[in-house]
Amino acid sequence: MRGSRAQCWRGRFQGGGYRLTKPRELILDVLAKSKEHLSAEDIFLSVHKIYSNIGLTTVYRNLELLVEMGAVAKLHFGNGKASYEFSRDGEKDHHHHLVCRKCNKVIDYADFMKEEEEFLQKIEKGLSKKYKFEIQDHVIHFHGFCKSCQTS
Amino acid sequence: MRGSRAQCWRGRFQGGGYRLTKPRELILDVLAKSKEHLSAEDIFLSVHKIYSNIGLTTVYRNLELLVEMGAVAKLHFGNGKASYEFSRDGEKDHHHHLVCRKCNKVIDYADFMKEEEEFLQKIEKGLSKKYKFEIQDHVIHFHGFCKSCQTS
DNA sequence: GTGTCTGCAAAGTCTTTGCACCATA
DNA sequence: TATGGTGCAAAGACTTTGCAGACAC
Repeated sequence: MRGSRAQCWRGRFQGGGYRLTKPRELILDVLAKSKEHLSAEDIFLSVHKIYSNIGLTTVYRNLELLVEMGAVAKLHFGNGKASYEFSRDGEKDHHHHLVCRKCNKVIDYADFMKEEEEFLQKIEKGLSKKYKFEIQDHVIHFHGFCKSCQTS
Repeated sequence: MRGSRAQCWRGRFQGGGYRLTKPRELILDVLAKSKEHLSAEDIFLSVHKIYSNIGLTTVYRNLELLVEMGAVAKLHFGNGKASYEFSRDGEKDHHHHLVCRKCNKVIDYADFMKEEEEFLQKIEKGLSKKYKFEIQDHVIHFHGFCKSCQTS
């Protein structure tokens, strides 16, 4: 992790009374590099390659913290394990998902994002008001069969 | 379950080489009555009240079957357990969800469904074509804080 | 130096699997 | 009666918790 980015995170951690530790730095690195949704184990394995002291527990604990901080989104695609990815910051890199019911493959798409975001903002506004619900994020998954599972 | 509905389900099961058994009948009953997303355990407990022979295993196995048949949707709200509800049939009773990050409460809403469904159909068409993905269903969750968890 | 963080091991939760018996068509 | 279905118990997968030692600030 380059210094400036580390400093930025250090600040965010310290703001909450937390510290920037090696495991945290490396977990953030992995998430930043991959840009894809990763399972806790994926992250553990990636970090483990360059820092074999890391424990899976630490990964879980820090992911939980990052989710609480709003830095990371925790997603469920229905394969029994949670996936994690950086949350949308000002819409950049934001995407939605196509989830295959058979092989559990997940395709990220960003094709209609402009239309979708516009539309969702409108909906969000209406829902916020009606249900007094403070909306922070959304998940859109389309379920079905991917190209290679359509044999039926 | 009234006779005609049972017959309808009997047909759907037999079409796939399956049978209509007591546990299946009761599980369907519970799902039909509640109209809400239920966990496997919720369903187990409901059925257990009137048929104490039921086993949790049977509930899981039948929910899996119903999901495969496309009759039931399996959802994950991030609390560690799966939720089940009848899938949209011709859009009736279809709804989306607001999920609270703190207390895990889930609010079903059906407020903008007409607009949303129209919009989603357009998107689905585009995605199907581009990714050769056969879309069967979708999930829309808004995450944030419900009325009573907004203290912060 | 103090309070947070960490890794290990163990426990917990939800879900699936193996197997012998039972019941539907 | 032939298959598919069931319940129980055990195993499996993912995640969380308890605790003593280590580290960031």
